Amino acid sequence: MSCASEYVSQLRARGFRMTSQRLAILHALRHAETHLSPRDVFKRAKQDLPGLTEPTVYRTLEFLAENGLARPSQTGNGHLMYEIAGDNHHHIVCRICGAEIEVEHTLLEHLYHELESTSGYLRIDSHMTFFGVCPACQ
Amino acid sequence: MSCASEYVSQLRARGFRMTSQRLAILHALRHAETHLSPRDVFKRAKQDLPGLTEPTVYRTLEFLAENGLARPSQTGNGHLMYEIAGDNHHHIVCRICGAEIEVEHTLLEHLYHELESTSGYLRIDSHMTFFGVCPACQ
DNA sequence: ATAGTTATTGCAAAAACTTGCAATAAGGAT
DNA sequence: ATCCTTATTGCAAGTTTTTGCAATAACTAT
Repeated sequence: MSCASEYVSQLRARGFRMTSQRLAILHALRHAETHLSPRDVFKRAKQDLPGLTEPTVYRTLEFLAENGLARPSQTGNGHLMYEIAGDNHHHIVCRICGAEIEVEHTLLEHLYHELESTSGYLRIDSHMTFFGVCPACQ
Repeated sequence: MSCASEYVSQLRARGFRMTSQRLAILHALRHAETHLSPRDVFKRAKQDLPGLTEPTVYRTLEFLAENGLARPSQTGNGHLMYEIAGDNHHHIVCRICGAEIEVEHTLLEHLYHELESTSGYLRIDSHMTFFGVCPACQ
């Protein structure tokens, strides 16, 4: 509850509205320790808000991502997962067991600058998920 | 046709079989200049092979990707697209107009090594799609 | 407080993707 | 050539994700 007001003002400032659905979904993301699938979000948020429907969850996650309140995260199977926006980091996922760790964004900053200068594209920035083999599985 | 034999032997060597479905799908990927969605692949390959079904396309694309004959490519909306495996490159897509260019893999090699040494994960390698704003849209 | 504007939701139906299992057919052995 | 084994496919049904539109409710202005 207490964390809600900052989200409210972020949306208001852009002419959007805060709704109970958005709050429930933000709450679900906020209290998850990892990223969640749309279905996970639906199940959790529905506990707070029984009337919630699935299309709303999909649309809201996309909306929150566009507005910087949630971070979409690519997974290997081509499905998006979401987590609450926070500090900028990326993931490495083990191809074999699925174990997952975070990577500081600073490690990628140099690459992004290089990409910008060689490609002419600007404002390159996205959440990346890399795949590898974790120490335990090696 | 002529390109088929090399694929056949790659599969045989691993105990897999070459089928008309796989050939049609490889053919569709090979003659596309860009990456294709599963549905695109289905539509194109079905012209060669009218009996082809959609589940087969999904399964085959995943299979080809696992075996290095096709390359899955993350897109912004969280859906996988596929292209024929060839030289190792990545993409930058314009957030605004969707224009897309390739990025040499060599640009990322340094990053991958750094990730491996700091994370302990090995064999990090995946096709990356970055998002930015292209020169025309800036 | 109340009314008006319009962003947002729910519903229902469609499209995209997945899964289990029986039938088929590719490739090796005879 | 023919048979056998089993990888692979098609079918049918399920689940997940998307879409259009009418109904709702959040915020603004009065």
